[in-house]
Amino acid sequence: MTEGEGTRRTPLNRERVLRAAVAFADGEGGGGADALSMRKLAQELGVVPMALYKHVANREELLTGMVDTVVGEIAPPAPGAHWKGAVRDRVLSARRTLRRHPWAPRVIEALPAPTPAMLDHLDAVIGLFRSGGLSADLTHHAMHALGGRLLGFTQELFTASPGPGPDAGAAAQLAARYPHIAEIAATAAHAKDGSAVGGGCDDQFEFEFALDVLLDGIERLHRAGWTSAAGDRR
Amino acid sequence: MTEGEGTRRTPLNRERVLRAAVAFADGEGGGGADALSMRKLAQELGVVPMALYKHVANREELLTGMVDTVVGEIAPPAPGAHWKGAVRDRVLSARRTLRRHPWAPRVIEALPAPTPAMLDHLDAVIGLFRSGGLSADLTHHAMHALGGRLLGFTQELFTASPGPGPDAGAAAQLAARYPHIAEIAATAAHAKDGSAVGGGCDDQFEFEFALDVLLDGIERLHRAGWTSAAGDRR
DNA sequence: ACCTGAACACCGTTCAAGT
DNA sequence: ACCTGAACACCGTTCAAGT
Repeated sequence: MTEGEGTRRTPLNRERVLRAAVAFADGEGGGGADALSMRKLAQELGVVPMALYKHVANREELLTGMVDTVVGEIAPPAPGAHWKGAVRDRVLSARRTLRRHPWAPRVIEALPAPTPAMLDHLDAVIGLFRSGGLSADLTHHAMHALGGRLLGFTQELFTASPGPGPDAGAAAQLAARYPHIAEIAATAAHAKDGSAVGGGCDDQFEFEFALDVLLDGIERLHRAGWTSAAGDRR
Repeated sequence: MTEGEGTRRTPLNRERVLRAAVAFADGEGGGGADALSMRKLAQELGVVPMALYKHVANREELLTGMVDTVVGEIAPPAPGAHWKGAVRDRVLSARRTLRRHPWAPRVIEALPAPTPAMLDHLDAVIGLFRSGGLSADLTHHAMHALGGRLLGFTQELFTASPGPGPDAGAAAQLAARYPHIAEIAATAAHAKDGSAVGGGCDDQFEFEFALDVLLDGIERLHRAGWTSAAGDRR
């Protein structure tokens, strides 16, 4: 039990905590975020558990920060392609990034709200649809249908929670930072009043929309005699 | 601390444990399965925690049993409709069932392997596609594209785990009980050898298949001037 | 033979005591 | 003022002791 490692390397930034947490979840025999405890992370950093609470409020905030770090690594979109190809590229780029952190989808799905980096990414994808000429209405449903695939995995992004939602001031700030999200949220396609992000949608409609797009697409492929051997991928 | 409740009502079947666990996860202020601990469940049943271990090996087996109970509630398919409508009905029926147990999707997604009731359901859906004339190949990809939607939510059903897989004897048993699953698993559409369930798929191909079906469908709707107001749902 | 209380090795987080 | 050890209220599971 020597002190080792020199006394006080870096005074333990928030960023260093998050990077260590991501590295721990990445490694560690596939245990992922479940295997990550405040105590083990503290030990990894050579500090007492309580020291972590100076940089993250609690375990939930640690996980949120880890997700934001990982999602922030997603490469920016290639400029100026057709909207469909551009969305496709961005989704596959997100997938490449998240594949390096296999624990992330499960953590993301359990988040109470999207992180800023997630909102940046979603706003950018919405922008691609809109500049391709799709209506805000159709774009909204397309985002729901793609769901977690937007970040490269197949899950809900976040289940519609009946939480309090942002107040008017916070909503205005969000709208300024994420204009495309604000636009489709404001779309009155669904009867209820749309709060700034996520809330107020007709879950059942979104579910059936995506289901029917998939079933119709599969039917079309069937009628066309599609087979995977035919390199017909794209 | 009186004994209350009469001494030894029912000697605590496995089924009674599972039903109590499902009821606990259903209620309890939205805590879901995370709020369910062996100790709390034991208290709910008026027994000492150790008593539960007579009926379930551990917490993981408890969760598996809970999922099997819930998925077993899914209504059987309506007979003799067109394959697309039949699949649609069965998926929406599954959704109605799982909506009553909002904790279930997260637990299902975390399962190491599908439960028997899940395999029954998946086998039945595959049967609907096949009797509609779709090839085993296309059906296989369709099942991946629908993913968790087959059970009424939007998630991966289970991430491809490189586990040991069933031995030859167990595989034969599975093939006898789930003939449709065995058939599409045996399909050599993907190069690797297909183990009885789930294993051996080309994740990237399946991801891109579903992504392209969705993007192509959205593009088609866009070109057709689709709008959600137009009651164009189905 | 059966059941179970106490114990073990954890966990996130609090809080008062020590420097 | 800052840091941290001990403590609190949990957890899943084991195991030996009691009937």
